[in-house]
Amino acid sequence: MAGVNACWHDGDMTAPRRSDATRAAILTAARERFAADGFERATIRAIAADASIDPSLVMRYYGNKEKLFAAAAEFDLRLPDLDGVPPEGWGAAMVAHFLDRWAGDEKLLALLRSGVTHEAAAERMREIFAAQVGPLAARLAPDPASAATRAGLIATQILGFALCRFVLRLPPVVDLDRDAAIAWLGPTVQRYLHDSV
Amino acid sequence: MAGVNACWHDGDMTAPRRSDATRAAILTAARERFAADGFERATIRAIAADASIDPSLVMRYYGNKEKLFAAAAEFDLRLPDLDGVPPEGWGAAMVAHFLDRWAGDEKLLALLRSGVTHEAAAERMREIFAAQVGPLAARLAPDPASAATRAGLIATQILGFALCRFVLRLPPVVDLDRDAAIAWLGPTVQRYLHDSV
DNA sequence: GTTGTTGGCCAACACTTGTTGACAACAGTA
DNA sequence: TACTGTTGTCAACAAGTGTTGGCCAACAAC
Repeated sequence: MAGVNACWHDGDMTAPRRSDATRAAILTAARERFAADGFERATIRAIAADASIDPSLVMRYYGNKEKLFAAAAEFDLRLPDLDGVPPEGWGAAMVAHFLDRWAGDEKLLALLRSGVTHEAAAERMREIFAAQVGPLAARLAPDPASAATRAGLIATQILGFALCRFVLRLPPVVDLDRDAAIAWLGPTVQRYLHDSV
Repeated sequence: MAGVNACWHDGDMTAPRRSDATRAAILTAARERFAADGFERATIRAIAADASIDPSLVMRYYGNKEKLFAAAAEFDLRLPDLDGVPPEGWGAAMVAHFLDRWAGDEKLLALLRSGVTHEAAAERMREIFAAQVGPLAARLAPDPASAATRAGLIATQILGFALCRFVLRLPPVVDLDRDAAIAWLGPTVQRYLHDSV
């Protein structure tokens, strides 16, 4: 709370508001609810209750439920830089990265749970993979023409694993530890990314 | 519609009722709605409208929405008998079978769309894979101890593919034709089913 | 001080949901 | 004929939804 009137005389900084803490609390609660329940079952009232504020404040600060979701699901996969990794390690590195990313950020789970029944969430998911996994595949694939297909195939395995482990909770998939998951999925992603069909 | 009063003098047959056509129409409409919208967004009223009947009839014949879903999502994967297939063709045969199964029966899509937010649907999905994919893996896996894990891994790839192709509609995955899908996914399933880690 | 603005709560709106019960049309049977 | 059980229609309920507007206290600027 120190230096409340810090400089924001230019650039994309916006003025700090007294309600910033409330806004952040709403966003945090929204992410948790969307991740746990999906778009339709996550209610404004429940989100507001989690944030210990009135439901009408959610509307005032984010307009409507749709925009709240858009704000809560802003996301960067932070894909690793594989330039320093030998090609035979790409698959394992990708799987390891995604495992950590899924565990550490509820936004991905919120997107997955919501994307299945909510078109806007599905569209966001398409954008993320097109804009982030696509270019990575384009840089690393042996033939550029197949890059989009390779990115899509990687998505099928990564999202399928997340679906079975975090959403459907299939016991054998839940029980896999980190090393085993990398050992099993790594070669698959490796093949999709790098091998010829 | 011929032979309306066929024999049902024993066994598990139940007496034909004048409302059988209505019951069937409800079930068909329910499957379509659950597949298209998931459990919560598929409303009793919409299902009834599709079946051209009154919403209250749905309740009379199926009790409540939960039981309607259970009746609509009864499912058999009809896994192929791989005994006559050489081991190196198991992966491709499995992928081909699942592709046809997904395309030909809306129940699987209904289960997937609903299982993400509805616990009962997720539980049904776990049962199906435990009871049907599990035993198949147990018969074909090189070491019985790994059978459950192998079945789970196959589920991650198969369900992930269905998720990306039919639900999220990632363009590169939608664009894959049948042969290409088999060529890419076959070796993955093959490895999960048969290879040592 | 007295303004104007912001942050928050409360009560209500209009609508949709699953679900229920009453009632009329019909079938089969005695 | 009258009686009984089935099929279907209609209207309503109670609960929950996203969303809106009004009200008041706390703050900021003068």
